[in-house]
Amino acid sequence: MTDATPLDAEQLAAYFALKEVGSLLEHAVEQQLRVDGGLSGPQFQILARLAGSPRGHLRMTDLADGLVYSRSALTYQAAQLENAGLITRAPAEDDERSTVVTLTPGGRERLGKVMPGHIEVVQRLLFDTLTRDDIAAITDILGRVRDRMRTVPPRSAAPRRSTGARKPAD
Amino acid sequence: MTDATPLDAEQLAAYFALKEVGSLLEHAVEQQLRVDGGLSGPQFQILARLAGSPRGHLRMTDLADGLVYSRSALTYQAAQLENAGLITRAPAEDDERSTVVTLTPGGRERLGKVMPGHIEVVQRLLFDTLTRDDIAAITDILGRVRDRMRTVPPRSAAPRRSTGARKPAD
DNA sequence: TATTGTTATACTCTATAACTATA
DNA sequence: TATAGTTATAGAGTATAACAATA
Repeated sequence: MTDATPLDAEQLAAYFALKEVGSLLEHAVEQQLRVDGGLSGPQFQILARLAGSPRGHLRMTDLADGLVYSRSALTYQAAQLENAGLITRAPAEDDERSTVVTLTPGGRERLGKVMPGHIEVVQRLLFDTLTRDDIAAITDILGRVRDRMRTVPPRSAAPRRSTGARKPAD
Repeated sequence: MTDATPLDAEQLAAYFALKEVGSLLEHAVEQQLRVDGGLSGPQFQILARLAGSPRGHLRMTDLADGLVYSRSALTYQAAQLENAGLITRAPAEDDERSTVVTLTPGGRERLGKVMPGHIEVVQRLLFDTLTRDDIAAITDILGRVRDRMRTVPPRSAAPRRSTGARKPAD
């Protein structure tokens, strides 16, 4: 049990680099979004996806796909955005169970207000350091990883219920 | 500030891939840590850094360096770990202001209990998809990005002791 | 019965600012 | 005065489970 082949030094380096860059970037971006437009990361993501959709509206389920959060978390964020007047929610016409989320003009405006700073941060933090080749490499490699992650079973198959001594966290 | 050159398609693809992989990986890892050992991501990070240090102890300041969180967040997590018996805290001998954090045997054990699963997840999610060349490329590219991120002044420009403040204020 | 979404609840985590104490 | 760390507070975000409504 204790002898799962450890990650070698190069894997570790790659893993840590990925983790750190992801964290720092996320942190910087979230701060910018909050300062420039009072948006959290998840909220920005929702608005951006709506703006990127053909008619500026998507169902909750569409929004949920590809998000890391739970349904209730999405509902919570949608409520925040609705209260702020940035989106509207209405039952779908073809399927009354569904909720159609629509970007309001105010939402679009907010997005426009925040995007320049967003782009600036990502430019400065990420792309100022990268050549075109770097970018291509990252896209290729991480794109593959992402596709794989979306496919791989979420680790219920791992037979790891060994010790049985569930330490009470006290 | 209204005319920031937008990111081109390739930059966007790279940015999204990075963001998504980072999120998915973090999410999967945190779930594993919680299930296998009742640890949160930050808690695991603290334990791991202590285990990786020469004598299994570091000052709070050492732990704070390189972390994205605030000092109070670190204090909170340290308190959690101390209550769980995984670390101890004691004033430093040479400088009574400092707190020395030490990994307990229990903490080391907990880490050992969690590591196999951790490694397994990272292996399966990340490295099963990557060639040695991929890994080298990621380490090189993201390593450079990370170094740069650590250097670049934060956007909201706190007064820095060094010269070269890029933008006085927003 | 299955799917879509919301709500109620409880919890974890975080940041800010005020505070203590040492240097 | 500056540094190391803690605490008090207050808020944001999340997951789980129960729930309602529609298919």
